[in-house]
Amino acid sequence: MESAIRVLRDHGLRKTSIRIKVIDLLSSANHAVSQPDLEQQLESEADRVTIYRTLKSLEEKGVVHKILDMAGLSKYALCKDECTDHQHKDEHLHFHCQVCGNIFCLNIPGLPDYNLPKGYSVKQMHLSAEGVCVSCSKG
Amino acid sequence: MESAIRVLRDHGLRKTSIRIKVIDLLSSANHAVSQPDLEQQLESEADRVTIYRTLKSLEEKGVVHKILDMAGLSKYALCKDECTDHQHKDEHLHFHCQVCGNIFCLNIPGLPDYNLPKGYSVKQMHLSAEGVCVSCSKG
DNA sequence: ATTACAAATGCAACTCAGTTGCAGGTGCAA
DNA sequence: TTGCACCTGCAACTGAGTTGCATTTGTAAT
Repeated sequence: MESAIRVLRDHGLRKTSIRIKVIDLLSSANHAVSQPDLEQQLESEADRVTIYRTLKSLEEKGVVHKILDMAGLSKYALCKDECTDHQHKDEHLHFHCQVCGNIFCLNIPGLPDYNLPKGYSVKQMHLSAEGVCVSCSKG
Repeated sequence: MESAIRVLRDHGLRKTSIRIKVIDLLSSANHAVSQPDLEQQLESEADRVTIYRTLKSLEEKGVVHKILDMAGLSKYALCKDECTDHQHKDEHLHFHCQVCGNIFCLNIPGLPDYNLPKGYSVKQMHLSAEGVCVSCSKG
């Protein structure tokens, strides 16, 4: 699991133990993770404020992207390699599970064009889905 | 502006002065409105907690629907007539203006079907857009 | 290696959205 | 007009996220 170190170097971020731990936790989860999640998993290994600032740095450098869950809580997931600073290029859909509350990033083909009323200039489109995820369907 | 009273009656909600004021404010705004917005506009006409509970009741009875802005703040907009309790039927897109922060509900044709990985059962799809709204384009 | 400085961390205190419990007030149906 | 469920106001709380400041640490240049 040296990849966290490479990710930091490639994005111009200093190598610190907390950042490595956060990236490792994000990459081992198959769903988006919140600050409270990380705070609990890191126990006393990191201050709560540091975790907030770590996530902010990672987001600013394009390592992770932020997703709001249905309650408005911020969750974070690793970006695909193509993402650079503040430009999240990969097109994917966020699936919100109504049972476990987890958010999953799923690949989708490009979004179709919609005709919006004149005057609205669109910078980015977002598609999301609500339902029941794989694990919760089996339960 | 008797319509607020009719809306309340039609949805089985008791007619109270605060509910009428909230519905009137929502219908006169062309964008989604938050509790803090309403609290400010209602000044001392209603307790802050009452506004929260009013919005909750209106949402439960299908009078309004909740939209999270890009910061995770809850905003509310009136539903089309077809909406009933907890079943918001109308298909529309939420346009988030990056300049003024307002959210606008825009009509769109039905969403296409996307093939999600097996096991994910979709209950609802959401499409949203980020960009610059009509008023802010002119500025 | 050593140094030096910017950047990262920890701690305390804070802001603000949203919630809960409870006592008193109000809408509405009988 | 009475009764009761529902609504409102107040106070106190929770929890996510932020800010300021002193201290520590990563890293590039010596």
